[in-house]
Amino acid sequence: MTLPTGRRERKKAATRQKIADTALRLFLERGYDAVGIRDVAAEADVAVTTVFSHFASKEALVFEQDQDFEQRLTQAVTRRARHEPLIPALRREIEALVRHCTADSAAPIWHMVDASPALREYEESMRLRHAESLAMAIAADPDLPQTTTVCRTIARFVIDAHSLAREAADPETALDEIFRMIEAAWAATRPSTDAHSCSGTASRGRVGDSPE
Amino acid sequence: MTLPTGRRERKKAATRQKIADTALRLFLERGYDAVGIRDVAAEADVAVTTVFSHFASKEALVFEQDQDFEQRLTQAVTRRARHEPLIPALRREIEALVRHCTADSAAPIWHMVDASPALREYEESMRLRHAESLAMAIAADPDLPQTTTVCRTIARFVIDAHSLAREAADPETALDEIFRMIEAAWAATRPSTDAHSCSGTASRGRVGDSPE
DNA sequence: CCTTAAATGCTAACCGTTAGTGTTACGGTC
DNA sequence: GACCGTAACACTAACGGTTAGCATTTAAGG
Repeated sequence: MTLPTGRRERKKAATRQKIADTALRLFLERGYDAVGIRDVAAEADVAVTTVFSHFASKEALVFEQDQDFEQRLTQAVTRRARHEPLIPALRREIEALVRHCTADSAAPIWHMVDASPALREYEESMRLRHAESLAMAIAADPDLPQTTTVCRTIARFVIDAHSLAREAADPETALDEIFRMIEAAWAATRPSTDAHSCSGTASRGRVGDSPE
Repeated sequence: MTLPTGRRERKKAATRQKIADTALRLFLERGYDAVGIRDVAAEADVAVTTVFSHFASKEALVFEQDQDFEQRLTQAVTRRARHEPLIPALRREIEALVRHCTADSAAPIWHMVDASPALREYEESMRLRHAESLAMAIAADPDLPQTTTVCRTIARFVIDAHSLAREAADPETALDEIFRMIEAAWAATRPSTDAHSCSGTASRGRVGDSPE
């Protein structure tokens, strides 16, 4: 059992962090497109191949902590309180993540992302991965006997919520609107929970008690 | 105004088509990654720069007709019958497009797409563009006085429906499930029209006070 | 016919990314 | 402590998508 504080691992983590910090600094200073991988490597005093041994691509340098994101989402499902409804738990997590993205300190980064097509594209593929992970987590919950399609659909909707709320002028209000829709979509998948159940072609489901 | 059948435009269109056909043939014969742009250019008997004057990227060679896709979606909104409900109109169009994608003749292409991360990523960015166009079309409809967020959300959901149904084992059933959810989400945005209101487990609309 | 501009060709390069090949330094073992 | 396996890193060179710069053809219109 190697202790988690081996010198090797510390050095590796330090190198990775130095690369990420240097890259982000240069990107913000000169612009993402104006900084090459060779620049980052030189400034961080490592070889180009070392950069790519820590990060799969240039874009990955910007989204350094996306694994945290993914894990927080799945844990919002797996570690929620017993019998706690799914959607509110997800909403809490998305709300926290949106707040994190829209914080003032993160603003320059997202401005850079929005300005670069390559970064936007990369973010898109990340979102797809996150949606798949989330769908797996939902499908694995024994309290939620849903089809694969429903799990994947709800997962996509939730990820969409994050993306749309982040870009909205008023993220809080946007989350309200979007999650009202997601609640309704989720409710439409379980026509038999309580006896009310207006099933059939389910044109219009019930409208949730509007808080206004 | 020059007539749309000038010799120049015909030749240009022919060149474009020859490049696209050659590229798709080579991709299917040897695999997407095994064929370089220089191969495509040589086989189509054009210069590399000519390829890029017709197509923005290598991936765009595969999704040659995505503009048709986008146009069909927006027209499903703008050209639908007077007072026809939005969602069923969109569902019809998505259903047709999914059928088109899952046809036997298109199977090898989508197999290639699913096998290539670059193509998948490109398809993702396409979907985002399509969703934005669709959101614009929905927002422009005077019969649908919705907020920007609601329009963008519904647009994303519909695009998600296409993506998920295309990948599902049974696309027809998947579309049924997903559009039942989308109908409910859409209905939840208009609480005042006419409420049949079969309310089940009352979802809480008011979250957002305590983030922790 | 002659001018103009669009379409295409050719060359060379840029940049992200990877393969191949060593070299170093840490970790576990004797 | 000496030893060995291996993870981390360096270096070079190259590949492949993409673009700039400039030359050349060819259709369009006066």
